Amino acid sequence: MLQWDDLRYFLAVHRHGTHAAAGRALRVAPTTIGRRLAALEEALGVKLFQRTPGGLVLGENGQVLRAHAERVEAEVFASERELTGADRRVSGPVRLTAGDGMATHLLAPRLTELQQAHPELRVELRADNLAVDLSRREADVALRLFRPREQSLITRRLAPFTFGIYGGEPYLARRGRPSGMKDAARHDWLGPESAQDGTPPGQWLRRHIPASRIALRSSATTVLMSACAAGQGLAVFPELLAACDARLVPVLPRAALPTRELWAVTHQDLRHSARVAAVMDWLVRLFPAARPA
Amino acid sequence: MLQWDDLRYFLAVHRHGTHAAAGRALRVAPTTIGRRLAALEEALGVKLFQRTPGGLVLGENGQVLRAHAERVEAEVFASERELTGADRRVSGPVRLTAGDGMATHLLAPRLTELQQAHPELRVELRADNLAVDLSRREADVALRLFRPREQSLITRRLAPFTFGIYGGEPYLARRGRPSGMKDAARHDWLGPESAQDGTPPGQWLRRHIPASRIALRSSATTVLMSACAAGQGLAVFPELLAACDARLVPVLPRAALPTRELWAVTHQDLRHSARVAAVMDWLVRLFPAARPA
DNA sequence: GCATGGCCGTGCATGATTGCACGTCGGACG
DNA sequence: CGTCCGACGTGCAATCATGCACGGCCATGC
Repeated sequence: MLQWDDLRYFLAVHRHGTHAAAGRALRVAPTTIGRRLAALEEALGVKLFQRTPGGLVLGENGQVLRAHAERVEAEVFASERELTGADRRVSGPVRLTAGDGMATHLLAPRLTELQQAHPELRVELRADNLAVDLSRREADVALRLFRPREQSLITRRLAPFTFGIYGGEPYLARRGRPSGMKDAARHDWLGPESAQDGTPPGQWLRRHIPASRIALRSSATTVLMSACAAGQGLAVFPELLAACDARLVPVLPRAALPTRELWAVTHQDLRHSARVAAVMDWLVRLFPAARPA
Repeated sequence: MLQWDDLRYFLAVHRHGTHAAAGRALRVAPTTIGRRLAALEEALGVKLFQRTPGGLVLGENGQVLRAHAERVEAEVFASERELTGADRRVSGPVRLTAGDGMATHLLAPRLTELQQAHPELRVELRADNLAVDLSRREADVALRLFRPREQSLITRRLAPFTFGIYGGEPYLARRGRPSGMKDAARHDWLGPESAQDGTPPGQWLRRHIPASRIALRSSATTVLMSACAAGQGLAVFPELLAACDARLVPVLPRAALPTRELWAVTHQDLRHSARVAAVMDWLVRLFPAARPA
């Protein structure tokens, strides 16, 4: 039967790269790390790491186990916090996640307010456009463009969330402004990767702009904003984000773009956690248009 | 620092009631159980069990830890299955969850087909009206009346899901059939508990029937169906369920009841699990009206 | 090309954890 | 009311895991 503690050694090796470094982190001898890791690979019957110059790197099976082990770890930490009462103080780690554009332009600049109000709070801001799974403790708080229906999640409405079409001055000087939707289809566009077709910008582009006119695709909104500001093409951005870069000039103001709402989401298990409550409150204050939900 | 393996001992004690029984299950001496448990309580600084005649019973803190520990366990088991290849065979446990009405009348009677097709499959059918959380591995497959939006969940449409209003013969003989919505508000009704106000029957009742006319509330649809068939009042049931009890007579056929769809939901991590695929396929075949989604 | 530093793997002493035997306690049943 | 049975806790011995010291290996830097 698998030794659950071995997952801790496994995670430490993955994070620190070598037996020795993992041993230092866990305050055990490197030889112990090696032996436990061998036992784990033995028990599972698979090799987990590839030995490379510069350390141990996860193999395919290792990646699979890492996902599981990290959830195990998060669950254990959560139980410790809850049972030892650490949840009642605003201290310790909070994992906050949002799309990279929001994280970069809306959250990161104002994180200092939160840090100053709660010096012991340690925020981990994960900028990721793939929706992480709150239920699995992959994050504590998430920003979403829709309100999840799951009963196990609790939500707070932050702000209306609208989109606009933008271009950079160099581009507009070179190509002019599109006069209407017909003309827009002849312009150069920047858009998200196909995996993000479901997002509002992705849907709008797929519907109105031929794929051949999309000059650049990126999974990162920050990349698209930078490229757009530099004049590489037109793009659809949230107005809240576009407002953060003065080089982005709105065009086609009458285009019919979708409207969403911005929600802060957390898991109901974290309802009584002071850390999470502090972050949720900070988020609500961040957006003046917030209304209770 | 907490010993992750201690959670295994903790769960075993909870499930088997005594140190000795837990020790037998884990193939260790009872004294080891006692010592690890003491170490766990020491590390967390809380008492987990109450000693009662007949065994150890979880205290309040124990309940909290149990929820976490069970998720840890499910995660560990999932990693074992995935890495050892046990996922590629249709064997082992599958946890299926649905409302108690659906579980009792639709799933349970036809589980034998599934068991015969896959003798090594061990189905745990959890009848629970509180939506369990698939993402947290509280179940592998769930039946839902809406399609979750979470990207991490995969769904298959099973059938249209309609509701009707029903009464038992004894009741109708005594009180007559309601002639219309006005008259309906003077009848006796059976309904779900207030915690289930969000369900279609709950919403409809809250809207059309005064709370004072609701003679019986139960969280269990089976209870309501039984009471309704025995003539204790009128109630709103899914037509698929009502069809299973010939004593339920449809009334008020023209009432405007909500319409839903029935979905089978699982987590994308289980996409490649043969066990889960077998259950999903069985569910689809169970409902002739199923269409791919 | 050689020295150095860090890392991993192997043998041995140590320390911790486990298992066993025994004592005590509480409840059940005659 | 006494006895028996099962369960939990304590002392001791064995076992197992851990830590340490050493050697081989690789990479980097001089």
